[in-house]
Amino acid sequence: MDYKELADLIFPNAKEISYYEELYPERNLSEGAKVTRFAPSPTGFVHIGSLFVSLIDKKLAKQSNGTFLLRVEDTDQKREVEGGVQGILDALKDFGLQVDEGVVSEKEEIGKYGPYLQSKRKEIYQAYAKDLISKGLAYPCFCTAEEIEEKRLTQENAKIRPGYYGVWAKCRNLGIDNMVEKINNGEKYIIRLKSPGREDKKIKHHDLIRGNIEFPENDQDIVIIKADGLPTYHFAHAIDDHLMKVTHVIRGDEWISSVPLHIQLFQVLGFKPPKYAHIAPLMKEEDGGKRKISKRKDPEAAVSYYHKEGIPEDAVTEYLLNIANSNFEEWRRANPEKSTDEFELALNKMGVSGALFDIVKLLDVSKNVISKYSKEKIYEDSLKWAKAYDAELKTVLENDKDYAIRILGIERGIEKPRKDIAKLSDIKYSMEYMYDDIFDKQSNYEFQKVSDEKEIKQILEKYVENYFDISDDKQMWFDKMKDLAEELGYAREVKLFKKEPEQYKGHIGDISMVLRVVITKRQNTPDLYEIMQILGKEKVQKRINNYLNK
RNA sequence: GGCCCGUUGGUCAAGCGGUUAAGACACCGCCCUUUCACGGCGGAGUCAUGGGUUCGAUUCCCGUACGGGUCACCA
Repeated sequence: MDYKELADLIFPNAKEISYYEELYPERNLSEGAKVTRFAPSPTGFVHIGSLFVSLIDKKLAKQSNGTFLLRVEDTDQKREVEGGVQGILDALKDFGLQVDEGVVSEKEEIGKYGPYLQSKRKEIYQAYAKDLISKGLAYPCFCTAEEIEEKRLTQENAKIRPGYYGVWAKCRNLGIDNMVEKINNGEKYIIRLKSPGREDKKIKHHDLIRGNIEFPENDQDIVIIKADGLPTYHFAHAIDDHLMKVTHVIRGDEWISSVPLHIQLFQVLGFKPPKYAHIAPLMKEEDGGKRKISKRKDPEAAVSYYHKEGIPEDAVTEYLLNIANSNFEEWRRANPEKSTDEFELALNKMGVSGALFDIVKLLDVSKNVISKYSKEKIYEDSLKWAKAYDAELKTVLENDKDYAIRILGIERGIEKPRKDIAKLSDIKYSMEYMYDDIFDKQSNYEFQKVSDEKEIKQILEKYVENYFDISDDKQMWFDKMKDLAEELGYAREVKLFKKEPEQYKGHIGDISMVLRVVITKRQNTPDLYEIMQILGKEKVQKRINNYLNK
């Protein structure tokens, strides 16, 4: 018997590989166009690191007029979770990372290089595995899990490199007849690559991010087809990225040590290898040290966390871009209004060691992003967020849309907008005192410098009696505040007070603070004039009376 | 442990043979301001370590320490 017959015995129904080579022709793309792919496995929530990688995939494809595709790597049925694919789709959609090709919903896909669900590509992998077997480049292995484990222990005890290679690759030299016999006897087996590599030889690899790296060649006879007939990651990666004509493989740097294997696989299969870019992981600080953000321990590892917190997706995107290329910040300052789509991302500007994911900085980015929103946009976004996470806020926003928009519009849309909202979940706090039912329930007034009740009441009485007129424009209102201050023995300008503090009881700021606290029960609020305008005459009057009569 | 990779202020980082070692976040101070915020100005704070190479090393080489990744029929 020869290899050809062995291959036929193992995969009797597999097609010739020429069939697939013809089925998937070269892409007709312009010079320099990059084909990238996001290839997650649906094993749980989408990790912020995966999002980071796919953001880079998307940008690279887009800025080169290439193609960004989504391939789902569902070859491990044991780890697969329900709704995993939908979660991936939702994350991409939320972050505006539409794919040009690949899986687009739980049931549909678009593009000519599919299927894009690895579980549906079983016959393709098997065809290539069969081809390898028929050429003597792969072979069935009958070792049991226990045998392998035992081998590993032996190797460890003897302090030699563990693995299935060289003399340890027992089934490699079984002989075709023995293999056939075992198969005919119904013994279970998997398919291994017959690695042509030698550990004492080096392979050079040029990584788009990490530069030149040298590794020992791979000499492990790794598994390519598992007992369930599905391929391992490595084998699927080589076949899929070849057949889908992926030019640039962007992935987390936990893969970098597999590069020798992958390049070998491409060579054995007769494929041209893609270019690789290995991205450093996002880290988190813990006890003064750094560690990779962990799915299990860190809520912020899940992209859904940002959604829940109300941190806008575009803020997360900006922050991630900033980690990717630190010149992004400079670009943003020079182009405050441009879409991040216009930022040109460069792989060689990416850092090689893991960056700490800094929530404080993210929030700062988020403040800036939100400060540029129009009042209508922030209303819509807040409402959308509230519908999902805050029923009370939702009611408030919906009850009187115009009123809410006016509140959200305070000091917004101007050259130097307020930057006190970092996430949509801050909205409630920032507007609730504008609503009587909530205001009335709020706790006591906390004054600053002027806290004597008699004095406060006098200020209020004078204000209502001589100065309060809701139809005043801002300048008039302010001038009247100054007059009021003067009348009561306070300086009408802070400067005057600073010059001769002993001459006055205080200054205009102290008077304003009294009014602010009485009207809002807050010491920190945006522009008081605007607040009063939005509340209107009755409410302002009522709030003042509330205090006077309490 | 083997193999890869890395280490610039608290954090993200630019620089990569000669620089007062950029910038951003955070922090502190001052100014502006009716408060807060914004904005403006200023401050403190860094090249892991030991050896080389060199007229000169943050930048190049070697060692050490520390950190990360990886060594599955998981991706």
